[in-house]
Amino acid sequence: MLINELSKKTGISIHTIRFYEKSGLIEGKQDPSVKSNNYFHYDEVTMEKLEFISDAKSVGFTIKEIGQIIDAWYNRKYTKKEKLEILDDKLISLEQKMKEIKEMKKQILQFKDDVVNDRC
Amino acid sequence: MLINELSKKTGISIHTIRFYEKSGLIEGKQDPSVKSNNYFHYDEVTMEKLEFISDAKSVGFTIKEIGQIIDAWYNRKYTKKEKLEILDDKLISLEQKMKEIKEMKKQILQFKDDVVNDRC
DNA sequence: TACAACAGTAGAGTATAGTCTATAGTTGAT
DNA sequence: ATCAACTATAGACTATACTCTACTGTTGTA
Repeated sequence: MLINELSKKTGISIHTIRFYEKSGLIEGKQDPSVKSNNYFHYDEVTMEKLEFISDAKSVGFTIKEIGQIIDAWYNRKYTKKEKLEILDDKLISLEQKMKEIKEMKKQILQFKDDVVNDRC
Repeated sequence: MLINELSKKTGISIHTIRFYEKSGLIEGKQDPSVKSNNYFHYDEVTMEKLEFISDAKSVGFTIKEIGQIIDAWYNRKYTKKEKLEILDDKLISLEQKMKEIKEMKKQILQFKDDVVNDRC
């Protein structure tokens, strides 16, 4: 599919898709048999990746981190061991985020308690 | 205490503290009896706030959101009802973040599984 | 064949959250 | 009195992650 369709299917703007492509997160392919244009074609894997990127962004991963995870999954540039190291590293950082969120919940519940009991 | 001491005690740079002050998150007080300088003085509550800001930033709250929470706790500009609304809103967004992190964990565990079983 | 809708590249602009520099005045120990 | 270390203000600069504009070329339907 071309970028317009990809954009419509994922809900991610064409500009942002191009930004992700320049950032190395996704990659379209040009058809060498077509010489009249330089249109890029995208497949289902790219759609998968874009959905992953959206999810990963909302948990606070940076583009760089997302790139690492994508490479650990879709790429051949790492050994098995390296891939597992990257993914384990991200799991640890998710555990850390989870812990921080739980702490923040406690803190805000405490704030609520203070408000209810007129301690502020 | 003056800004240097505040910075040392909280581990937040003087520049960043000033940035937070300009952003309305914290507020130093000038001593009206001292006319020779315009130094700002900070108290324990400011330290508390700065610690809260650090925690809130790491769970992904923006400066604006952090400002709302701080105002809901330390400020008199909202009614009790408004304060509780703001805090409940933040609790909901924390629940949402937790859900997203759990999903992301599942996804990355799946990636690991794929790597281990040579499916990628 | 005209032309709207699409494709690409390059680069400028925006928002957020700092981070740093320049300048000028103040304080406190020697 | 000197001077290092501090303080304040204003504004420039940086990184991240977009978002938009300008420009040019292509495709497909009327």
